Amino acid sequence: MAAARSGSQDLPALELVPRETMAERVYIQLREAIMTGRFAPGQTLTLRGVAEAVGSSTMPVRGALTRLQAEGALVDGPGRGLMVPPMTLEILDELRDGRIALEGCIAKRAATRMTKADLTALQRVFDRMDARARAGDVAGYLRGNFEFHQAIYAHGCSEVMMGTIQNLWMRIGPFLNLVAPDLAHIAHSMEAHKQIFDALRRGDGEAARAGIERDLGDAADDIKARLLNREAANMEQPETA
Amino acid sequence: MAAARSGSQDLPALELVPRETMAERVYIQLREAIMTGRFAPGQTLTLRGVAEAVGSSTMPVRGALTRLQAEGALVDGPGRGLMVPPMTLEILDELRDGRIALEGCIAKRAATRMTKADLTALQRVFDRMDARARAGDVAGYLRGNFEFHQAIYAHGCSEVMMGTIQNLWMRIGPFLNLVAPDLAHIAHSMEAHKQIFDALRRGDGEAARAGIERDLGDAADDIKARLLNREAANMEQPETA
DNA sequence: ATTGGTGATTCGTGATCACACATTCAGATT
DNA sequence: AATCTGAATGTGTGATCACGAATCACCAAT
Repeated sequence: MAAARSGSQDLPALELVPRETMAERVYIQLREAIMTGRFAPGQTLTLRGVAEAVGSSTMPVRGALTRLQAEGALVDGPGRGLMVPPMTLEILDELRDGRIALEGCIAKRAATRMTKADLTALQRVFDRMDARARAGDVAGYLRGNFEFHQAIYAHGCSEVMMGTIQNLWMRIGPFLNLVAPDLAHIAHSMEAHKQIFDALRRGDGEAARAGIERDLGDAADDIKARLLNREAANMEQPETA
Repeated sequence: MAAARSGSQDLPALELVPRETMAERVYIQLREAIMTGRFAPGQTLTLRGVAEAVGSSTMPVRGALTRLQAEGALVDGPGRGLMVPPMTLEILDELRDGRIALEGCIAKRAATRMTKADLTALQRVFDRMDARARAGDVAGYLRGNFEFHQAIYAHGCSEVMMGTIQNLWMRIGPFLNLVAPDLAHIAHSMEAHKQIFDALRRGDGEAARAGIERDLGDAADDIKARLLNREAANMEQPETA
């Protein structure tokens, strides 16, 4: 046993086996579903319901749900159970301003810290996202978008602020199924991404911050327009099957 | 039962009785302790240990600890159990920049939204904090400082971003026992608070943001200086009882 | 004296159970 | 016809137990 820790016994290179707990697996699965907008806003989750769905007892689910609630990804529902937060214009506005402030700040920091190697790595992420966008692969574009921003912020901060940023990303999850199928927005968005990438290559922090502001601002505008359209549609035929 | 919900029965104004769960009480107590720096950074907490300390089974403690871990107030410790995050200069720097960006943004928003009534209410909070600062009441000043910032942000955002801000406040908790006893810093800090308050009264958002930047920046500088002093002291006599 | 193995102890994880409470709907009462 | 009452159902909360894993203390052997 001690041999595994000493390391002076020149063993062949072994990977360390992941020690995932069951509650963690449930959490990751739920988190993924929320972040990609696979839950309907307002949908409620029950302990026993989720437990049956994932095939475990209620115990790991309890841990996963309290964690998601603590992160604000789930809120108290009507009566019993937890609820995927409903979408409101007010929250969207707040998320927009907060994310621009925070992520803009981090991107600015990253601009002065990225090495040439970091930039070529980022180039690959950018190219992959660009290819998917041109091919009309919406889901792939969303994944690439996530990776692109993530790769930038990783150089502007460490775990603490990264956790905060990821938390905000999780909170726009419920809005995300509104923007997903929009190809026009995606093409538009790639321009902002190019602006960000060029700024980082020049080491121009302020331009990078401005690019982030443009990117997140455009996305929020797009979501807001679709939300308003939906509300207008609901006004016309308020009750329908 | 239905009567309580209908509300059309003109009952006398009754407060709704808080439905606190046991896990929530444990959480609140631990959170309070962390935010005010009553735990030593690096200290580890065990399920059974906390359960015995608060006089409950391990069950509510489990919920409270996973929640605190989700919020980043506790991290995985060495071996078993959770740990109060240790203090590092890197984290302090990140927290500083992130808080300035986020809280500055929210204060700017608040400047254009506060009514005269809001401002007179804020005046009272300010005066109370000022009185405590002059009297040398350190603990009272810290409470007042918290209330002052909180009162401002309440007008610049709602729950979502407020939760994020409170989360960042909780994360500087472990650093806080370093700044607490410093009277010189407190007097210095009140100047920044006055600058913030005046800016809000003029509706000058940019000046309010600058005031926040000054306030948080000064506090971070102060903590950093003390951290460096401590490290230097530990260098001289690394092992001692 | 240092290393390596062994046992006891402690801890987190997850399962199962008991309990309190909220919601719903059916039937009785006014 | 409207309202109250009651049981049935489903839910979160908390206690207790079982199991596996990790840490520590102790002892033996080199």
